[in-house]
Amino acid sequence: MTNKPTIKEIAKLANVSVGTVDRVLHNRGDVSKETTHLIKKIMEDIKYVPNTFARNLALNKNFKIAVILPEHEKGEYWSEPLKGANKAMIDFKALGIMVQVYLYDQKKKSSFFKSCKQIFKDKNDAVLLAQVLYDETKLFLEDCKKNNIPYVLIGSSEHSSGAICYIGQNPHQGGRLAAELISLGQTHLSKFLILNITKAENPNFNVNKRIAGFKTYFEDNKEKEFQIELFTIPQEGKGLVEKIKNKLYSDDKIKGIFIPNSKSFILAKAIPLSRDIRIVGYDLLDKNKLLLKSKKIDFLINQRPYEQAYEGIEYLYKYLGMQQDPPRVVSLPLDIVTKEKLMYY
Amino acid sequence: MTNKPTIKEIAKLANVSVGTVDRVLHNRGDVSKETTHLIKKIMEDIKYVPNTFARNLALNKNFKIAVILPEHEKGEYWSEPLKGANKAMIDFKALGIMVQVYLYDQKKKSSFFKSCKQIFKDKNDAVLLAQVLYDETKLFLEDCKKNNIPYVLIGSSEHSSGAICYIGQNPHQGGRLAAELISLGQTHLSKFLILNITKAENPNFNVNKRIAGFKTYFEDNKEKEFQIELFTIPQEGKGLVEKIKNKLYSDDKIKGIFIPNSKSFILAKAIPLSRDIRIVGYDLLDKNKLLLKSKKIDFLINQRPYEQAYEGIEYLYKYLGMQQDPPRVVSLPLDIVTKEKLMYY
DNA sequence: AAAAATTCCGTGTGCGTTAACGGTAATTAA
DNA sequence: TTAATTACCGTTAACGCACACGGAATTTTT
Repeated sequence: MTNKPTIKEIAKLANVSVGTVDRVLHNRGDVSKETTHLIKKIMEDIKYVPNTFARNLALNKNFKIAVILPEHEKGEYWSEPLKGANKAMIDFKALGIMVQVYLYDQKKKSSFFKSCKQIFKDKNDAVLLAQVLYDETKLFLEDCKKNNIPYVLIGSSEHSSGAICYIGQNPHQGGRLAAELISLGQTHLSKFLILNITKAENPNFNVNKRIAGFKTYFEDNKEKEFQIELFTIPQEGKGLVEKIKNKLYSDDKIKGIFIPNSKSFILAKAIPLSRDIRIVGYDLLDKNKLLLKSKKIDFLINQRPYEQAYEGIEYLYKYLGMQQDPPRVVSLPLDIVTKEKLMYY
Repeated sequence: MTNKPTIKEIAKLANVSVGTVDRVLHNRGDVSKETTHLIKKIMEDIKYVPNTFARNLALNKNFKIAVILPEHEKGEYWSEPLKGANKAMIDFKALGIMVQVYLYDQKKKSSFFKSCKQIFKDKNDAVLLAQVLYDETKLFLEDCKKNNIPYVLIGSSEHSSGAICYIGQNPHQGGRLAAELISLGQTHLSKFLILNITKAENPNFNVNKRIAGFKTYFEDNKEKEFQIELFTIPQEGKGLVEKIKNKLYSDDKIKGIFIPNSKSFILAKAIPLSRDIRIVGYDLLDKNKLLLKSKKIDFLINQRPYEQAYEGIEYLYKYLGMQQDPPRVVSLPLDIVTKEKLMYY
């Protein structure tokens, strides 16, 4: 229970007042070189660390952090970062942090801009943002920079150069991991399908990086000769499931399917029951979990969107309130989910 | 930047002094029913949350947390929780937490007891413990209880009834997961070996639970008929590798090996290169990682010992300093590690 | 009836740090 | 030489909360 050293004790040891100690602690000048060195030496010797509680109480700052996310239904992807933000809201309230969530309609750019304006109106001190509308996001982030509002990006690294921190997974490595899982124990001359079900509206840069990663894995590992085929198909067209079904039934060399986005659930009624096809997808949507449970698919790679949001807010808090710089890039570990792992929750 | 409400404001609203507000806040009595209700209502209305910084500054408590771990070499299992403890030591220092690590020699019970005595001598306020010497641990924990010292257990749930929190993985479910991974894509009538390399000294309860979980998976999933064989062999005997080698070469139906402890590395020179045997092991020791990298084994299940220790200390801090009760059991998610996932770090 | 006990509440100090304010001595400018 | 400037340092009032202390009003006991 030896009490931690305080600036008062340092002051006594150095024969100065607490004011002087505080000045060297914060490099505020007006201290002679000799006393500066003396005080710094004492601080090192007794391993002084400022009391966080006293510091923050004295600073007495309250911050507002804005979280901007797309509107969504329960069980969808975006419900997870929302949960993370809400948890952070509770956890950090006692620390003087107010978290405000702004939801917008993905399909209406005007809705996004409206939220952006509101964020400035509400005088938020920082922003956590998950990119969906890339061009529009760019504009907003430029405004943030102009107004000196720090921001953290999650999920997708585009426009992250101005961010104090980007949190996400390495999509390229994720693709490689998917390739590894899909080829595990497979025999020669098997064929793996990359099933890219696209949405017209917003391009998803991550998906392309995953696909690229998936391919490079097989270039780096040529012991077995696998055939890779990229099958791109728009989600909006009619007969989507039929088309996929035809594709799968028409080629019996297909022993694996990689779905590089969260659309695995679309496969529910397209998977041939009779054959053994390894399927690797992305994201723990409720619908995807069902497929995992029913053994229709084998692996889901979890991007950990909950943690992305929570940690993002945590970093913003530390940045604003504790003047701690976050790492520029936080790569969350790839999380492989199987049926048995899912049962665990 | 709307400032958070304080007890002073509540006092003004209720026409009382801060002392009275403080009394109802902590149920310290000496307040009439009417004012109690009034103040409580106001607190709810304005959603009052005490300022953590002010509270802790006023309480001004310093705590000493002891961490007791086995001695070890770099790259071994125990180096990970040690790292976690060291990180916690740095992170929580500014919050008035002193973390002290006590290492003991696994092979000498006297060494363990010596550390235990020292922990009491040093007047620690709480203990984080990873169980290895089960009977001896029991005695120590009883002493802790007598002295009213709260403790958190990590890794193994034995004796956890008196702990304020147990942090670990579900070993049974881990075994099931291993079974799932080992049987993925395997053909009928394959045989899977549970290779249990035992140490005479200390029984590891987790290992048996993993083995049990491994077996139940196949009882629950009988679509394919796999053969399971438990092969137990002491680590100390001569010709260990030879014996394993003989086992593997003598039976070509073996298509998978499950090593339910951290001894995968022993297999390094026993694995037949010519055949395709799926291998699932436990724990990210440096030596095991090498096997993953060289593709000699396919999966390692990571118990996340670093996080176990770090979070354990975090819970102790919250318990002591913030009077927050931790969950009785924290199940860390099963972490599946492959070669590609390893590359990510 | 006075004395004692009880109920209920206000005041004030301290926790460690921050930062504004002021003050003294030494140095430079007038 | 005197006035103005600079370099350097001490003092002090917050910040929000916890808690000891004491005091007034009311009730109970003698």
